[in-house]
Amino acid sequence: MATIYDVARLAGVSPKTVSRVLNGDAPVNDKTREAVNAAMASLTYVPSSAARSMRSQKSGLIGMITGAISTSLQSFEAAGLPDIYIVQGAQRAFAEHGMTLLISDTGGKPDRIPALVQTFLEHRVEGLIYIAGWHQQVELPASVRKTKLVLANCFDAHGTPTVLPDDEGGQHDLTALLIHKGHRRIGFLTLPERQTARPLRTKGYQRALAENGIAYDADLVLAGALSDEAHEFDRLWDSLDRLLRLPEPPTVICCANDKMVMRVYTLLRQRGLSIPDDISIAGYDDYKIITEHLHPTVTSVDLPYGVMGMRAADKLMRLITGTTKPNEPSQELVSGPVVWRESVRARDTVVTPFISRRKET
Amino acid sequence: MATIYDVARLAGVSPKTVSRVLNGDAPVNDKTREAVNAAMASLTYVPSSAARSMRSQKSGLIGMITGAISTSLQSFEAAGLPDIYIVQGAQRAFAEHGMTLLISDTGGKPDRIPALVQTFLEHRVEGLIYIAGWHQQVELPASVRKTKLVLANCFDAHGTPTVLPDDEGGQHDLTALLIHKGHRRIGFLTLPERQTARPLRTKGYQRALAENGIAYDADLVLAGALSDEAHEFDRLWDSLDRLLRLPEPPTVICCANDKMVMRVYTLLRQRGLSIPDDISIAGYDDYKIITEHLHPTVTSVDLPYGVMGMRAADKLMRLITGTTKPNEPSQELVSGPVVWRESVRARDTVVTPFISRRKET
DNA sequence: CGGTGTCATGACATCGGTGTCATAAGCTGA
DNA sequence: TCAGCTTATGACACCGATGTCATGACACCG
Repeated sequence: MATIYDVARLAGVSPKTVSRVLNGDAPVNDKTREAVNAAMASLTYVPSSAARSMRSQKSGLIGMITGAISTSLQSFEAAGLPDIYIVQGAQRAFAEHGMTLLISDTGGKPDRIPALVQTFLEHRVEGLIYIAGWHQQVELPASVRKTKLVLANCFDAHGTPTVLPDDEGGQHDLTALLIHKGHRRIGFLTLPERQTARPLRTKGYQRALAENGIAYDADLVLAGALSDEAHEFDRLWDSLDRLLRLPEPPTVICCANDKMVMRVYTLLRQRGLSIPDDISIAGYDDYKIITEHLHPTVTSVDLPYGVMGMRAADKLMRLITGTTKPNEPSQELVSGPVVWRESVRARDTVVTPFISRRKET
Repeated sequence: MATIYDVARLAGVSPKTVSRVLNGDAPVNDKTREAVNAAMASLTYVPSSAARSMRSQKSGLIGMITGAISTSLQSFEAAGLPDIYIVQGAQRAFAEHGMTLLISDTGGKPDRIPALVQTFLEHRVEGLIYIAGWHQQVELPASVRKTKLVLANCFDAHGTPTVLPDDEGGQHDLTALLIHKGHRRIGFLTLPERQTARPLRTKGYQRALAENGIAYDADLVLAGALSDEAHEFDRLWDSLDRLLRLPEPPTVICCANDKMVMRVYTLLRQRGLSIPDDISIAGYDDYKIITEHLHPTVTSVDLPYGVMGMRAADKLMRLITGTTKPNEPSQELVSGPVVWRESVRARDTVVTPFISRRKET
């Protein structure tokens, strides 16, 4: 591979002059420049970023680690795909800053992380971004503190800068919209127990109810998915059954994710119920392959993973360039819109006797 | 950041001795080694791969480019996700070889590729892998020929080493299995016109028929998906309708992908047909979020993207290490099993009059 | 006891760029 | 006309590792 010396010799100038042509950081005579460019072209010269970054102490590299950190309790489909969109978003943002991405996947084995971090440090990455497959708390090895770090879709106990999905806000907005469309009895099938998002979503649900003067009814909130991946939806039938047998059954059921919606559609259909005529259904994540192609199409909360990646990337770039705003919060929330589709029917706002009775109690 | 000189000074040895401790390439006295290790620990020394690779002329880096090259004619859902699995498979394989991955996404803009390649060349990648979102022909800029190249999920006009899905074999195996289970009239809803996989799949379908002495009936093969992303399934209803109105309608319909299966389920249900009792359905890709969660679960052909990635990575490593087998084909096919689920019913092998008549002609 | 081999270590050059400083030529204005 | 400035270029050192070669201290052998 040709070096700057080869180019210099061929062009009859010094290596430094070639360097100047390359970087345009000092005036070079037009004739000389042409000669140098010609020499570079004829040698198909490609500068070595190793040499360059050694001298400049800047690698132009960003490290990115993806994959589960804590014990995987979600299937790849549910947990692994979102982070892809985050990766893509981050990738694009970094590309705009002229940074190149080093990427590694833990393959679900958190014990690999120190080695990955070590490799990144050897490459003198200017920053590191850790992307989790789902909203969770993580604990990274101490060695990451040798570089700048931003988390995405997760957080740690040290207040590391992070970008998180606004689970509370999303569920709140969805619930509020359902109420606005005339629903008063809103069933809620939750995420697995240990998921960070679960209490947040519930909080958003409750806040929307409270803001609209609707009492929280614990009977309407039941387990949708279980932690045990192999038996994720084993409880779904029972929960649905209990919701539907309530004295005042819900007019709409919020599912904690779109995959659950697929199952719920099937179960309701088996009970002879029609969506949305007999009962409305809403999902979460706006996993388009489901929400757009299932029939009826699914109302869902868009969880903008791509945006999360971009925001995390920008945050990291601000850390690197030292342009972090003084009052910048270490934790940023990203929320997406509720996407209204066929699975939810607006109800006429006539309040049924049942519901008014509830309200009076 | 501490250097090998700092470590040497602190340990009271020469830099070269530190280097020997690091690489274990020459005997070092135990006491000295301890002193060096202690010094490295107290300085949290991390070797610089820039310096190392400059000296050794080996970067330990592999470049990876993902994203559409030709005009995108598929939605992100259909086209963009598979390559993720390929990326993951490749990542794991490279990790085993101790290579670090540089990754870039074209973001659907093929004109970015030369710049990405340039960046990779500057980093002196030891090889480059290009991953396409769907089986297609590509044309990469000439500059990639400055490094070793392997394609995945695509091929070019120059016989570049590549790993491809065995579309013909997959559709053949599925069709053969359907025949084995008693089906004789097999409908086939195809991929969009311009897709490389389309004629291959059709060939596999035809070969399976021929092997089993069943005449090919062009009436059974109709357009499933259209090239125009926004109107992808606009023809689906019509095609289904034509299949079902045939004098001898199919007993099973093969859909070109699992997304199409979702739509077909809905359309058949609207016609009052029950799957698999009235008609059987099979998909392709084994996109598990669909095939495992749709009801009934979907028989599909597993397209092992992860394996493709691993194979492509291994192929590239063989090119790099020069251990390519003499008779190694430049093009490798990867196939996956047919995954049998509820959407296809085995038919009793009693041959209906219609079918025997067909066979006799 | 001296020659030979092994062990342990260090001096020095080198990889391919770029920062610093020096130098020479050409131009301007007092 | 010459100081003072800009333009254009080169010499040289340096970034942080490692390959090559040299050297000194022992141990072993005849």
